[in-house]
Amino acid sequence: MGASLQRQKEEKKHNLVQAAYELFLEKGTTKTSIDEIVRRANVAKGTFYLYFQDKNEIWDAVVARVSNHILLEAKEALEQRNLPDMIDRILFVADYVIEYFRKNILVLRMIRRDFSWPLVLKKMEQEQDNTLLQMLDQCFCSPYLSRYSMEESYRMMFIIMEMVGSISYTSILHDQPAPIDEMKPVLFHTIRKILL
Amino acid sequence: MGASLQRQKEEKKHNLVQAAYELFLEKGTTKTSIDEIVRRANVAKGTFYLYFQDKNEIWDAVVARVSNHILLEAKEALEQRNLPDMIDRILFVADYVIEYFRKNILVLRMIRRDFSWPLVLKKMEQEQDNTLLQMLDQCFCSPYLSRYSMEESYRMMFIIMEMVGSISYTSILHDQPAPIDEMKPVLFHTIRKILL
Amino acid sequence: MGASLQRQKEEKKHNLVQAAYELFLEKGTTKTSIDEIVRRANVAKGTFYLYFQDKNEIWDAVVARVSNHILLEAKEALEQRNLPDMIDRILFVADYVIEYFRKNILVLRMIRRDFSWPLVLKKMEQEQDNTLLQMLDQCFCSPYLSRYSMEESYRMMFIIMEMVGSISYTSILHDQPAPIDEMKPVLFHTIRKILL
Amino acid sequence: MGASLQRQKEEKKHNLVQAAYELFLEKGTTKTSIDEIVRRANVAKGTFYLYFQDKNEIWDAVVARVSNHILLEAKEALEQRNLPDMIDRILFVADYVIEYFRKNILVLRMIRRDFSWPLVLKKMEQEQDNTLLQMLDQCFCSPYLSRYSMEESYRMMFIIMEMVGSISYTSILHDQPAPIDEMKPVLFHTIRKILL
DNA sequence: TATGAATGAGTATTCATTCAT
DNA sequence: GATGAATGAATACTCATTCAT
Repeated sequence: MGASLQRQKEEKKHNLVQAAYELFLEKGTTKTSIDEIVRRANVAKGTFYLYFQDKNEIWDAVVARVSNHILLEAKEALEQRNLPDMIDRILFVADYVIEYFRKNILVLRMIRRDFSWPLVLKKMEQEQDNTLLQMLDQCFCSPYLSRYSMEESYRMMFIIMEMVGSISYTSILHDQPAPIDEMKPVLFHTIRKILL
Repeated sequence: MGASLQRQKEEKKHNLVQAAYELFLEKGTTKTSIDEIVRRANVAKGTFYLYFQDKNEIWDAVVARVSNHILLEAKEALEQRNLPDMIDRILFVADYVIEYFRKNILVLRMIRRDFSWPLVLKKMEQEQDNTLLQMLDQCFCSPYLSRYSMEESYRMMFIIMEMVGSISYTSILHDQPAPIDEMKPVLFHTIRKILL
Repeated sequence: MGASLQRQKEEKKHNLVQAAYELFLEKGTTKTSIDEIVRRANVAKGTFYLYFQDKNEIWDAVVARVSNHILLEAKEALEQRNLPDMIDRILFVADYVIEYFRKNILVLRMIRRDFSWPLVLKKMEQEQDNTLLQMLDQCFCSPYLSRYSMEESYRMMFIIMEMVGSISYTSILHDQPAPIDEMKPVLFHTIRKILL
Repeated sequence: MGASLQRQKEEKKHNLVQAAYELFLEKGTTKTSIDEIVRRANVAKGTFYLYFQDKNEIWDAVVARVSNHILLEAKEALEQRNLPDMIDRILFVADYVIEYFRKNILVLRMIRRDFSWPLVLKKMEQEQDNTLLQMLDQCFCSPYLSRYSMEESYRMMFIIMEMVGSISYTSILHDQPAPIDEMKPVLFHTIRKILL
C-alpha cells in the first residue's frame, strides 16, 4: 500500500470522527444516525463500517479526541505560565477545564460525565502517547507531596480530577448544588485542603 | 374513583417501573424496548402512555427510585450505629454507598454516573420528601463545621458526595486508577483532610 | 377480542402467505424482499413481524400450504375415481403429483425438493389435521400389504413418495436422467415391483 | 505462463473452494459472505471474481467436489471388496453413502438434497471424467438385468440413487418417517425388490 | 494478474406511537 | 381507563461489485 493511500485512509477515518463530533454536539448521540455521519463526512455508508463496528465505537473515538484536546490545551496554557507552586499549578488546570466547559456547554452536555481522566490516560498509555503523563508530572512534582509515595500522589490526583469533572457537570449544567461561580471557591478551597 | 381503583392504578405504574428497572439492569436502557417493559409488567402497550410520556421519563423514575433506595438504606444503617463523630458518620455513609455498588455492580453499570446526590435531593425536595435532608443534617451537624456557613457546609458535602459516586464508578467498574480496595484509603484520607 | 377482529388477524396472515407465495413463485425466495411481500399484501412492514420471525418462517408456511394443497387435490381426485386396486390407487396419486408439477413448473422450481411428504404429514399431525393420513389409509389399505406390519407399510409408502418427489424434480426440471415422459414407465414399473 | 505460475493459479482457486466449503459447512451458504471466503482463503477480494462469477458458481464447485468425493470413496471401498453379486454391490454403495452422511451430518445439512447423482454424473461427463461411470458399470453389469435395455437399467439405477439420497436426508436429519437405522431394512428390502 | 479500499443500493428489523374497540 | 393490533418512518447493517494502483 502506498503512503498516500495510507494517508487517504487516515483522512477518511478522521473525517468520520469529525463529522460524528459535530453531529453529536448538535443533536445528541442517540438522535444522530450513522446515515447522517457518513453524509457529512462525504463517505459511503459501507466505509463507516470499515473503520468502526458501530456507533458506540465512534463515540469512544470522539470522547477520546475531545478529552485529549481539552487536556492538551490545558497543558499548553500551563506551560506558558510559569507557576512555581504545585497547588497553583493544579488549581490552574482545574480552573482551565472548568472554564473550557463553561465556554463550551454543548461539549459538556455531549460527553456528560464521560470526561474521565483515568480513562483518557489509559487510552493514551495504550497508544504510547505520554504527553498527558508529562503534564501530570509537571503538576504534581513537588516537595509538598514528598510524604506520599508515587502511587499515592497519583491516586490523590485522580480523585481531584474526577471531582473537578463531576462538579463541573452538575454545577454548570444544572446549577446544582449552586452555579459554578459559587461552587468554585468551595471547590478550590477543598482542593487546597487536600493538597496541603 | 374508588380507593381500590386508585390502588390498581398505582400498582400498574409501580409494575411498569419495576419491569423497566429489571430490564434496564439486564440489558441496558437502549436495548430495552417499551414493548418488553409492558410485556414484563403484564400491562397493555397503550397503558404505558397513560403514565409516562416516553422512555426517558420512566428512566428518570427508575433512577430516582434506585438512588433513593440506596440513600435510605444508608440512612437506616447510620441510625443503628450511634457514631458521635461527624467525620465518622460521613465516612460511614461514603463506605456504605461504595459497598452497595460493589455488591450490585449491575446497578452501578446501569445508572452509570447518574447517581448524583444533588439531583436526587432536588427531586426529593420537589416531592416534599425531606428524609434525605434529615440524613444530611445528621451527618453534618457538628461543631467541626461551625467555621463554615450553612451554605458552605452543604456545598462541601456535595463535593464529597460527587467525589464518592464518581470514584466508585471509575474504580469499581474499570479498576481505574486502581481497584476500589486500594482507592478507599486514599479516598477516606482525602475526605478527612477536607473535613478537618 | 371480538370474533371479527380475530378474523381480521387470520386474513392478514393469510394475505401475507399468499403474497409471499406469489412472489417466491415469480422471482425466487432470495430475490423476494420482505418489503415486496408486505407491499403486495397491503400490510405495514411491522405487521409482517407480528406474524413471522423472518423470511424462513414465512417460507415454511408457504411450503406447508403448497404441499398440503397438492396432496388434497390428489386426494379429492382419487376419491372421484373408484379404483379397487391398491397399486392402481398409489400409481394414480404418484401420477397426479407428477402431472401437477409438470403443469406448474414454477411451483416445482420454487419448492425444489422441499416437497417432502413426511415433513408435511408431521406438520399436519401437529395441527391435528388428519385429512392426509386418511388418504394414506385409502391408498394403502389392502390385502396386498397384509404380510407387512403397519409400520413397515408406512415406511414403504414414504419411500415411494420421496422417490416420486425426487424424480419429479430432477426429471422435469433438468431432464435428468431423461425427460419425465420417459421416466414415468420405469418409475411406475419400479413402484409396481416394490408393492407386489 | 510458466508451469509454477499455473500451479499458483490452481492453488488460489483450490483455496477459494476449500474456504467456501468450510464456511458453508460451518454457517450455511446464505450466511457466508464472499468477504469471509476470501479472508479465509488468504486471497484478495478482487481475486474471487477472477475465478467465479458469483456465489452460486462457487457453490456449484463445492457441491461437485463433495459429491464427487463421496462417490469416489464409495467406488474405492467397493473395489476392495470383491462382491460377485450385483445386488450386493448396489446395496454396498447405498449403505456407504448413507453411512457417510450419518458420520458427516454437517455435510448432509449443507448440500441438503443437492446431492443428486444424475446431476453429478452429468457434470463429470462434461469434464470427460468417467470414473463414476465406471463405478456404475461395475455395479450394474450383471445377467440379472439382461431383460432390460441399457437405457432402462440406467434409469432404474438413477431412481434407486435418488431414493437413497432423498431418504438419507429426511431420515438422518429429521428422523422422518423414522431414524435411519429403522429405515435401512425397509429401504434395502425395497431396493432388492426393485432389482430382482 | 492481484490487490483491497471504497462504494451505495438494498435489506432486515425495530419500536415509539396511535386508535378503534 | 385499558387494550393490543396495526402502523410505517427510521435505522442499522450487509455485501456483491468495482477500479485505481
